[in-house]
Amino acid sequence: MMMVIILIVKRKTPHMRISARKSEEHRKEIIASAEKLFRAKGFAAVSVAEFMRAAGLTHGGFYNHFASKSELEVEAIRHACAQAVARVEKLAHAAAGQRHSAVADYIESYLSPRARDAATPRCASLAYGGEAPRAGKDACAALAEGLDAYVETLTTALDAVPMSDGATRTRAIQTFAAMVGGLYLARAVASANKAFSDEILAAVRQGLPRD
Amino acid sequence: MMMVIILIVKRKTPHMRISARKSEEHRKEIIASAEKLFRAKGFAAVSVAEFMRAAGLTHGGFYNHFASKSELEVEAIRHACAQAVARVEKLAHAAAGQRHSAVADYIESYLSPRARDAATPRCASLAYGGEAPRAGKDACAALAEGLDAYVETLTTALDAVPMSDGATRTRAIQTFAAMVGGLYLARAVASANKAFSDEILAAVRQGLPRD
DNA sequence: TGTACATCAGTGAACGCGCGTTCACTGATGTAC
DNA sequence: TGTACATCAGTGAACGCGCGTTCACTGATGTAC
Repeated sequence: MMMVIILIVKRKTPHMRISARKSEEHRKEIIASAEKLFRAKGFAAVSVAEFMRAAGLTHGGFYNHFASKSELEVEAIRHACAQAVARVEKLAHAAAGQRHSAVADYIESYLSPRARDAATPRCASLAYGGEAPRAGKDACAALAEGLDAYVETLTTALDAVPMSDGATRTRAIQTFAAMVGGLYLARAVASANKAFSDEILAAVRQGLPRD
Repeated sequence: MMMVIILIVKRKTPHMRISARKSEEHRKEIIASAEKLFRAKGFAAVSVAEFMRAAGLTHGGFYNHFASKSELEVEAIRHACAQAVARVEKLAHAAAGQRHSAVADYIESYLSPRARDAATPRCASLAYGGEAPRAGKDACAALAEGLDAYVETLTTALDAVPMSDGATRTRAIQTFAAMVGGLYLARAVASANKAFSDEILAAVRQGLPRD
């Protein structure tokens, strides 16, 4: 018996110069793809080849956009922080009548089993808080700036809640620290002891503004 | 002019079988040395050669004690958790009259600038919470067990505080989540914005039992 | 508007490096008699 | 208690592997005229 093996080699689009517009799109795609992977697995566990593949490119071209992987890491932190601030900004600008439940919903959703089970955490501070110090000064600076803007926005949002009287920046920090700590611990034990993880989420939720 | 270079080659102690007692000491030394390095830099950033050197040995002998680096990682988590539980146990067993200030001191110290500035964080949950999920199931199980024991002990300690009426396990979880989240965020921004980092520590301290 | 050519984003092979792990070797320890 | 020998913890060279980064090459784009 005879076996015939046919190999169909998929060829990449042939080499060619790309338009400036397309190139800029690629840069943004690299940041977005890498950022999501970094958030899920950490900087060290995502290779240049992996996030370039995710962006639909090959690894060699990376250095046309960034000087190094660690430069992209800083950019990724900035990108993630900007998204987080934008999310909370919506709460702060919500219609006055709906404000308080919007913030409470945000907190509830942050500490939900669904958020806990997500392979990729949404929160930039949670994802990069442990990574930034090891990634260098620029990464820390980017995170510090992002977190400060976030806290400022959250303060505004909390101040708008009629119920929580005198919600100051201090109160926003306390609230966010509890959220981050709660989700961090709940995620750490989730795969081994889901009941305990649920208990942590519920306990922290209970201690925060809920209406 | 003539230069004479003399190389003095420092020789390791010659190859020889080691006594069973000595070997067991080496095993413990490996765990202790590696754990401290892991806690400071994370699993991935510490090589087998590095922690074996810290333990006063060479890298090849590591596999006489452990099947793999990741097996040691699990052992390290167990070791760190046991130390943390022992620390809180002291608070729970403190003389009745001194209990409440002992717990408050513990929290204050946990959220102090000194703890924030330490290159190696003391808290096992803080150090390994982000690492365990990426290190595998066994690592998560070890951390989950350790954290559960820790929370249980902290509950006892908090219950003994006359001031905080009805301090339950839920209260202990809320307190610890705030501590972890606060220190995590404060450490993340410390190098870039110390004032902000101090503000975070102070805010979280203010929200927790203080006397 | 048309033509000639320099530019430069993307490709994928190749580089050097550090890692986790393996292995042949050593010789005091621990054991069998 | 003394003797003969197998065991096995420690050593350090070596292995294969994946990583970040470099580089020669391509050819459409963008520009100078």
